[in-house]
Amino acid sequence: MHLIIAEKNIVAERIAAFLSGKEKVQAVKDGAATHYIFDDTIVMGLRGHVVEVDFIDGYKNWRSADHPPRSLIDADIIKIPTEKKIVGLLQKFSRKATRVTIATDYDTEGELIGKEALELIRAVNTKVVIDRARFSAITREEIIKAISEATPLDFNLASAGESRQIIDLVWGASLTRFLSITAHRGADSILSVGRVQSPTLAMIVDREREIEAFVPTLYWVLTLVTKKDGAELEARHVHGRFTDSAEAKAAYDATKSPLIVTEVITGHKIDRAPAPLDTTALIVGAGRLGISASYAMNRAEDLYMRGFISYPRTDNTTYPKSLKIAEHLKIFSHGAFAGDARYVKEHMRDVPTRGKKETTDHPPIYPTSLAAREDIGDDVSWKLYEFIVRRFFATICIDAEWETMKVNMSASAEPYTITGGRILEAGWRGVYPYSKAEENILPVFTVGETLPLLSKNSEEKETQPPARYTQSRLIQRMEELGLGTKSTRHEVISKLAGRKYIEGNPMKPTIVGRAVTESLEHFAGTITEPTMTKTLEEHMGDIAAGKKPMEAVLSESRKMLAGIFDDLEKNQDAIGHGLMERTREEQIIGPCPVCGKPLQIKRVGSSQFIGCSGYPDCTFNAGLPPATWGNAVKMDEVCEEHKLNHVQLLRKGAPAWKIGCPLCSHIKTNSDAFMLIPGMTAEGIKKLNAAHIYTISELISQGPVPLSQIFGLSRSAAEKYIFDAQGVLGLLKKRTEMKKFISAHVVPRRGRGHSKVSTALISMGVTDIEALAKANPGDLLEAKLSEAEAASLVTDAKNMIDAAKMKEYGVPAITLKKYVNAGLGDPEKFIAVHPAGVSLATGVSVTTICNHQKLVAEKLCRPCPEKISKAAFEEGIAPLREKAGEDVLIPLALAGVYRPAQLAKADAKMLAKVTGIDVKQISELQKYAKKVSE
DNA sequence: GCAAGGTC
Repeated sequence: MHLIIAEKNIVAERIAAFLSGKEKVQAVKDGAATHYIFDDTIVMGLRGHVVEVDFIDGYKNWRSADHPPRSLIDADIIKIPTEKKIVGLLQKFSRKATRVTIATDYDTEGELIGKEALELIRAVNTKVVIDRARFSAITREEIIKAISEATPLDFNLASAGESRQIIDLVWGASLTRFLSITAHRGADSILSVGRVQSPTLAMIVDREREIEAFVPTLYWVLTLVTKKDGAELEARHVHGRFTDSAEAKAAYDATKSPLIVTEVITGHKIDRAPAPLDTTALIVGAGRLGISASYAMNRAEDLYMRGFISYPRTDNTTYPKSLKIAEHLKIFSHGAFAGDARYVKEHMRDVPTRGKKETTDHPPIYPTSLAAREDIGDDVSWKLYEFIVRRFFATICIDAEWETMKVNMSASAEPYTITGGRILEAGWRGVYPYSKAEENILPVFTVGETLPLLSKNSEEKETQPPARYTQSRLIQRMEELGLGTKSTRHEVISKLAGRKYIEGNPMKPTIVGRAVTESLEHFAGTITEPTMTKTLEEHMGDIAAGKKPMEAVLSESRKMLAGIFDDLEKNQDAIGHGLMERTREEQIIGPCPVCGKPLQIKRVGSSQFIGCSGYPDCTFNAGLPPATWGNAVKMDEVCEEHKLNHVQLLRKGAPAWKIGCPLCSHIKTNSDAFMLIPGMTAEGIKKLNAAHIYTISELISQGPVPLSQIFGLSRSAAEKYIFDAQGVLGLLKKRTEMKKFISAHVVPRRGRGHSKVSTALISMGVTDIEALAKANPGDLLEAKLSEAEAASLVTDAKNMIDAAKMKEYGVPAITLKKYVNAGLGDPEKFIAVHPAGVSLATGVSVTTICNHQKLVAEKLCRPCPEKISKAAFEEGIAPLREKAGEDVLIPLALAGVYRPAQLAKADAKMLAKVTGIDVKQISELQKYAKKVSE
């Protein structure tokens, strides 16, 4: 059997289709892995790397004394399967195979993935022939040729990849552990370090430093307005920016009539069509469409999987020869782009454009099939697809051509100029609206003609600091510097954001991000420089070419890292203090309104709040929504009034919740509560806030004397305030309880969250659970509840109130549960029934029940129900049990009938009515009871 | 709990 291994499932599927010819391919789906069978061949796809490098056992614990971060430098490394199912399948087929062909992507990483597969195969089959097929396009001809001309695996090339894996792991893991431990950070706040992420972060930090160090300077731009053929035109002074104000002033003053045309130059300009799309260009284009890098890649992956575009992870900007352009264009001759395709056909260039790079693994990104708007689904995917289609069109269209015009003139002696342009041939611009170039058609001027000088202007401007990086600009820069790959660049940005090293778009570093970069620059500069990647790539080239063994490169790298650790360990205390000091700043938001010491964002478990660093001497604090709504993070904006930084809550996948100034928000939330106190005014709240009383509980704990001073009131008036405030506090507690109750009992739906329901109920006057229990379900429909929901909500509320009352009266929780289960949770109902029945229904002894009924009756000021002894109950019920089941005995006993004699004497009709039991059945039972009682 | 690189 011939086993063929591809890097991914989709390639396996296509290889099978090409090789099978007319033979039918059987696709076998086995959970995570699919394989394809025809003749005596099996084609299976891997999932990229199916194994991962890691340290041998014993290095798991970061804080182990035996294995400190430094020891990772020389720790043994093993490969661990990460895709167990695929590895299992691969080894199962390998045992039976007579030939294995590795057909992974044609690049270094593909060779390494191939070697990983080879090692897995060799572990179970030492003899089978293993060869390697190399193809640069997934077409029938290429694939068939590559398989028939398969060569041995290139172990040197695979080793080059392996050295990268090991160096990245060793440097990344050891430095990450060192820094995190040194700064006392753990769990979700580790400080990560890596060959790609650290230089990328350093670029963002550098840019921020440039912005901070930037000193704006003034400059002046001179323009004048003239008129020709009825149209006003603006001309610029040819000097451009004047940096000297005196010079600008002199030129301005010298700008006078007559204004005479001195020169008219017309030219011709070629406006080249863009190159084919690679991943970076796709991300840049998506960025212009307002799509983030990660989301663009996510949608592109989806378009690829559905067959609309070619593989989206590529560095290639040259179409393969196998792509027949004219043929391919025909795909679009109908559908949404039919008109554009016709235009392209009429404006086609001989050979498509090509970019700087030509690689062997994948073609540039181009549309592989026609899709209609409704095939695609979401708007973003469609925008992206349209962009890819139009870019493809642009790359096969002729260049655009412009006629350029330049009119030089002289105002007295000052030289001015007007430039314009006219499209002679639109070419690719006719189908590619993403980079606009405006035409500016000028009237015809002649040399020597005099123009009117309508006005002149000297505009004062300021030089601007460099701009922060946008995602796409950063990805372009990373590509220029060789950082990361087409598949990973956008992920690096997400990683930096996830570590809270950077924030916002355009991106800026956080204090932590800056502190980490600065520590690394100081003590482990190598890892913050793109040069590390450059050097690594050179070494990888040497290994691939067989000029250097992998071991030599690894030991050199390890030696270098050990040198860095010498430095790091010597300065460990200083690094730790520095990092902790700096990262503490991230939490400080300004002065405490009470004592002036720094206020901090604090977190205990999932609850977070603003607290004073002077605690416990100063107890000022202001609550924030719990961390489930997002982590509280300091912002740059500062509140004018309180001099506190604004705060926002950040949660993955959700827009930021901007709290604003936490003190303003604290005051606002609590003023609603203050206003519930009778007689309270906005003026009164201001007085309270001025005395640093922000909440009702703070008011209550004031004591009447200080409060009377604050308000300028008598002591007794202040006492009344406190009393009323206590009432409001109780009310608010009940409100909170009800909100909790609602969120536990109402299923949230679109447009109807828990808080919406609660707010609606409160505005209807249903402010606590007790009110809810007494409410008429029909009245609750306004709160967006269905009839069934309203009814069950009221029942639940009533049950809860009942249970709370019974508990308060002294019924223990376990027994109470039994009463509730029997439907006797309502105190009124509980004392209205006979203990014998309760006992039968719940299994609780009659004595206990009598005690409980007495407790409840006393609290409700009702007469106590009949008390019976256990013996009397047992004696009475025993004979009846012979003849009747529980379904009959319980209702009878609840009505007080539990002895034969009693039953015999009772009025059958009445009893039937009270218990709901059939009269005939009662009469039957009575006959028996008579007999027994005689 | 760590990197970067594949792929879903």
